Amino acid sequence: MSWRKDERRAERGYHHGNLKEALLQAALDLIGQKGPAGFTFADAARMAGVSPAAPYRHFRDRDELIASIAQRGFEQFESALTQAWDDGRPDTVSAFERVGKAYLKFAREEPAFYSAMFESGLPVDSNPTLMAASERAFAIIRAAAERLAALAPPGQPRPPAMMMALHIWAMSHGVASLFGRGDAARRKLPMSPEDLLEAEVLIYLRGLGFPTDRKPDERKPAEPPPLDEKPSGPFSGPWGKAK
Amino acid sequence: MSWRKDERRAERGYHHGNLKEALLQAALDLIGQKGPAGFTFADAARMAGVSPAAPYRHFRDRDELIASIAQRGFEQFESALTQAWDDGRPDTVSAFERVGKAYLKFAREEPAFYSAMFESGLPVDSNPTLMAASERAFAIIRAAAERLAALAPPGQPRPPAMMMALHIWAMSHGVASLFGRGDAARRKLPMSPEDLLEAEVLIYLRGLGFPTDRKPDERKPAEPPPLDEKPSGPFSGPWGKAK
DNA sequence: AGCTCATGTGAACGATCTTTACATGAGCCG
DNA sequence: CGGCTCATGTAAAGATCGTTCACATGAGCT
Repeated sequence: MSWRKDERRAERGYHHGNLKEALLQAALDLIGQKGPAGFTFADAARMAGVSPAAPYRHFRDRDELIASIAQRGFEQFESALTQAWDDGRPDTVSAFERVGKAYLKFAREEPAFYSAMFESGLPVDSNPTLMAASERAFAIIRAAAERLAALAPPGQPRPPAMMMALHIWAMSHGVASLFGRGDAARRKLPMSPEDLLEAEVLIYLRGLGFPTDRKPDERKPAEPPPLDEKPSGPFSGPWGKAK
Repeated sequence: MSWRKDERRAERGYHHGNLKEALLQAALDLIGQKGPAGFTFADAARMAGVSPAAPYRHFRDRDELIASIAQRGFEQFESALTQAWDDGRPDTVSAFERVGKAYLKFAREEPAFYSAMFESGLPVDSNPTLMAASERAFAIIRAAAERLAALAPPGQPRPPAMMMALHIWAMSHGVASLFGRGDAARRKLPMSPEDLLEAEVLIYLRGLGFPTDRKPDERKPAEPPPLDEKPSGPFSGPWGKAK
């Protein structure tokens, strides 16, 4: 197998041409496999077919590579949340729930990004660019909360949108961190993380006075009601899916 | 400074006498300073004044040391939650809120334990002992949720206690992880993590039908109402403390 | 007193991170 | 086309770390 490196070099010549990108991709793969702690700079270099010193032409040190990945992660995260929110279409509440699901989906499908963003142990506030990217992602949640707060029923003091956003973020992050990834930190659950978070958000919104006791067919008009689910009363509440 | 090691050895002789404990303590200090990733086995040995090979008499490898710390962390965590819960005295709801505060307090005051428990990246389910300790800690939250669920107002389907417990855990963990530690992962907040979590839990409980619009003096009878807090209406809601 | 075994030492190996001096060649300028 | 320059990659080396192995020590038991 030792011909690999030479062959690669023969293929590409002395200069790689796109090393920075290749390193980021390699690091992403490695973090996905072994977590941000298990990832090594030398491995990424090997995977890209260059010498262990080459990466230092593109990243000051190992931490800067991880920070770059976190940065890119926040950008994709923002994009995913934006798409899920879809500016509140077709209605604010269901769009809001889509955002929660998108949060979990991102944590599950991009565990490498997620752990680089939240579990790599690097100080968020040390890197202003990183901090800004993180805040842009949170701004989506905040904007959604803003729209939701505006819909709050009258007759009660209107909840501060910032607080709502922080609450939703904490719920999503808590569920994702504790139960969200398939393999790591697995704990037995009576329901899926998605359903768990959806119930939590619905209960929370009801606590703010939002009417949330919709029937399933009001939420997904095209979907026939499942036959194996017998309702437990006049309405089955947000936790209707619990085991 | 190189006399230190020799002097220590002269003081203690060939055998340390309490190395395992000394290593755990040293590791705890180091993790507290530099996070679970920055901590090195050799450093812990140095700090205990022994050779780099000595720790292997007490821990199979570096991961086992971290797992031991996580284990001990879950035990202290369980103890802290048990004490906060105090079997639901004086009343279930206020005891429940004390548990949430204890969660945050633990995360803030024992960041080394907390990160070893939740952010060290070691698979929870690989170590049955660790898993069991984790579940004993969660059992406190579950027991509290059980008692709370029993108090749920009639006229509605009773919420599953397990689900409530998971929700509360996720909220606490989310707030603690995102905003709970003084230095790491700091983000600007309009209110303290404690108040943020308390409001979140109260809104959630209200969503389950619990009456939570108590006035401050019903909660802490001995405490006079603060003068700088002007109520915003007939009752100021769970987010009365928000900026 | 002597044996035994848990505990600690020293030396060594391979891997990693990082720096330093040197090599290569792509792009530009005349 | 020829040569210059600088970004990019390499090789070698030092420091540190995780880990293992053979060996040393001495505490506790018989």
